[in-house]
Amino acid sequence: MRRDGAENRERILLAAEHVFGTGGAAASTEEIARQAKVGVATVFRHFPTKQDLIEATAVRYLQKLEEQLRLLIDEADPGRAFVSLVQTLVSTGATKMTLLNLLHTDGQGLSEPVTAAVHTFYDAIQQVLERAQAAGAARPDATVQDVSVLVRALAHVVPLVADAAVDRAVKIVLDGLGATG
Amino acid sequence: MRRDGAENRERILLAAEHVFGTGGAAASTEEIARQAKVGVATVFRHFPTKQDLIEATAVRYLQKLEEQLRLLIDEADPGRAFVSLVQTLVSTGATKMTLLNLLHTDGQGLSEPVTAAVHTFYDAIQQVLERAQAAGAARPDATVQDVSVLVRALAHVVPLVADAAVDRAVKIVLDGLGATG
Amino acid sequence: MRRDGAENRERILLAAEHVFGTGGAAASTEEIARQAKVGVATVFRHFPTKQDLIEATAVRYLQKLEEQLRLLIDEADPGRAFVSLVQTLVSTGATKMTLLNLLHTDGQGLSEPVTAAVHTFYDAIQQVLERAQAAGAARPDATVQDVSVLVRALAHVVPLVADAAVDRAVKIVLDGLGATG
Amino acid sequence: MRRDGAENRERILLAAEHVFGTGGAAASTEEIARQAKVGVATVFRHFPTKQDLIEATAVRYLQKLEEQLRLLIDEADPGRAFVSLVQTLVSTGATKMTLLNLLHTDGQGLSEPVTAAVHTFYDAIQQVLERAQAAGAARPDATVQDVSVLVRALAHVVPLVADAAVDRAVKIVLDGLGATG
DNA sequence: AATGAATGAGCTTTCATTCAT
DNA sequence: AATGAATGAAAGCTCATTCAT
Repeated sequence: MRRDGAENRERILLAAEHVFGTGGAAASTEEIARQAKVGVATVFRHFPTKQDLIEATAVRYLQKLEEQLRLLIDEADPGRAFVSLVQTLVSTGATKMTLLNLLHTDGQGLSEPVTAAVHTFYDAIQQVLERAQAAGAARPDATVQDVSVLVRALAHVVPLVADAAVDRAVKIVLDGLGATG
Repeated sequence: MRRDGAENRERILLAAEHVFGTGGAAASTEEIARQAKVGVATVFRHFPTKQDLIEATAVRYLQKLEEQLRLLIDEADPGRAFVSLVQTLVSTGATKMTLLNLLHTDGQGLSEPVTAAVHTFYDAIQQVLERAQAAGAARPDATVQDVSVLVRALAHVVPLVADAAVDRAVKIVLDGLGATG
Repeated sequence: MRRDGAENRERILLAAEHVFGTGGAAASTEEIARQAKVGVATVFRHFPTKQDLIEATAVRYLQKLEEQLRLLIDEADPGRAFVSLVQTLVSTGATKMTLLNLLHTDGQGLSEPVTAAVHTFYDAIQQVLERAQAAGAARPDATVQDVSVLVRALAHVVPLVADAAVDRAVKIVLDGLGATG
Repeated sequence: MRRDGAENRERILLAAEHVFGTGGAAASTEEIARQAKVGVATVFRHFPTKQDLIEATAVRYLQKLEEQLRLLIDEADPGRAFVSLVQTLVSTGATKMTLLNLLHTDGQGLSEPVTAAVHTFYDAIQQVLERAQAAGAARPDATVQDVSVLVRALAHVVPLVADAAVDRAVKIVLDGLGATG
């Protein structure tokens, strides 16, 4: 029965990622259960609270993003890598960034696993950033936090305005970051 | 009983601005009524739909912002004015910018008064921006939309991170915008 | 100021008759006030309770019906008069009969003026009926109550089925009543 | 947990039949839930809309009536069967016929199951009627619709007047229908 | 005497969460 | 371990009725 449990957990997280992305905060647990083809109670067995589900989904999402980032670390052109990082984070973060918002709904109280995931995530960013800075392809005084804040800001705005407008905004921010990729 | 009505309407809008800012979309009409020291029904008498209340609050908020912006148009240093504009919009927009999101919840369907308010608001931005561009204190190809998008993006992030981090992000964006104030 | 009062009372009753007829029980006092071009409070000054308004409207309606009935008493052909009575009551009672239902909402508790109006109303029916019976144009053992019950029954059904179907039903009932008009 | 669900559904429908019968359109879902000893939400799980509940109750009621009617089809005396049909429909239809009215509240839009139930119901009436007509125990030109309309009319009036008065009215209608049972 | 605003109770409906099977 | 049913709390909204002007 261990396999069933794991499979269900997986399906739930997948459904949650999709539903939270699409519907935002309005998403109901029952809708997630339906998409995961599971009973509601099963969702609550795996994630006792909705907040728990949100956090788990967020963690999973951060981990997937981080994987993509790791690929950039080995790219030949450090400047290009940095530009890609920002663009990737903004575009993929788009719909899913709602998740991070939900986390802040209660004010704070992020659980340890989440902070850990955020930490690891930031670490990946740092490596790309530092390589770019070493190559003169990014403003020397830029910090990981700067990148993170700017990316989150831009991501928030993606669902609200036209793609072209987002692209222009990203370009301006990249200029501000001294990115030459 | 005209006075009572006006006073209540005022108190409701004030409460709404506060509650929508703080709690975001999750804000309940009942909470607003409570803070305005009014029965729920009174809120619904003044604003038949929750959407109506949201729109009215947003309009009021935009108008207040616009007033502040008009002051900047007459400032001596155009570059300084532009920098102030961005800083003001981000900081004041901070908690309240949730309102603008709510407006986009439906995708569109904004009522005429709201679009009018947005229009006037954009117009004020344009004047400050153009004056700065003429003085070489802002990137020549920057548009009102660019400014608007960036400001909204930053505003979204204000409640989520420390003030110092926001200041740094704003600075980087201003650099990207070629602002020399 | 006496005239204003009387005029308003009149307009309110008129509006009430229309609204109760059209919308049935779902009718709101505010809607009635609106149609009467009066404030809600004015309605409540004249009729302290909604039930009071309903009763007053019903009384007025009964009186108007009774007037029409009185005309039939003097008609030449007693049989024809009786048939007309039934037809008139069913068709005019149609939309307005909702009122009589509303009266029974509480189960009982009809106020004295209402019972009085009903009494007078029944009296008019009785005269037409007796004249028809004397002329052999109505079943001898039929009572006022029989007519009243049957008419109310048919009136209830008017808004629910096609006119032709009602006509057929009325005819059958008239046959049952031995009406030869 | 299938049994609990079925039991509850049953209790809800029973309560609904009672409450809708008694209180008419004014009946609240909450009252029904209370009488069924169930939470309101449970009612809405079984019947997503109030209209759904009304329709389900009506269907159930029609089915029960129809069953009784089927028994009459096999009765020895066709005339007696027809008389019984009318009497049964009027007396049992009494309080519950409010339901059919509620269905017409929206004008129409009856869902398919309801129209199906009505159809079957009418079919049962037709069989009894035709057998009576063949035996010369019912007016030859009477149609199912005539019977239906008259019965509905009488049923409406049952809760409003004394039983004896209803009996007299039924007798007159039966005479009109040429029923000799 | 008349009004429009205010109100509290109530209605339908949804949701996160818990039980019984 | 998994499920569907049950639930209480709350949300948006309406209505008969009462006040302040």
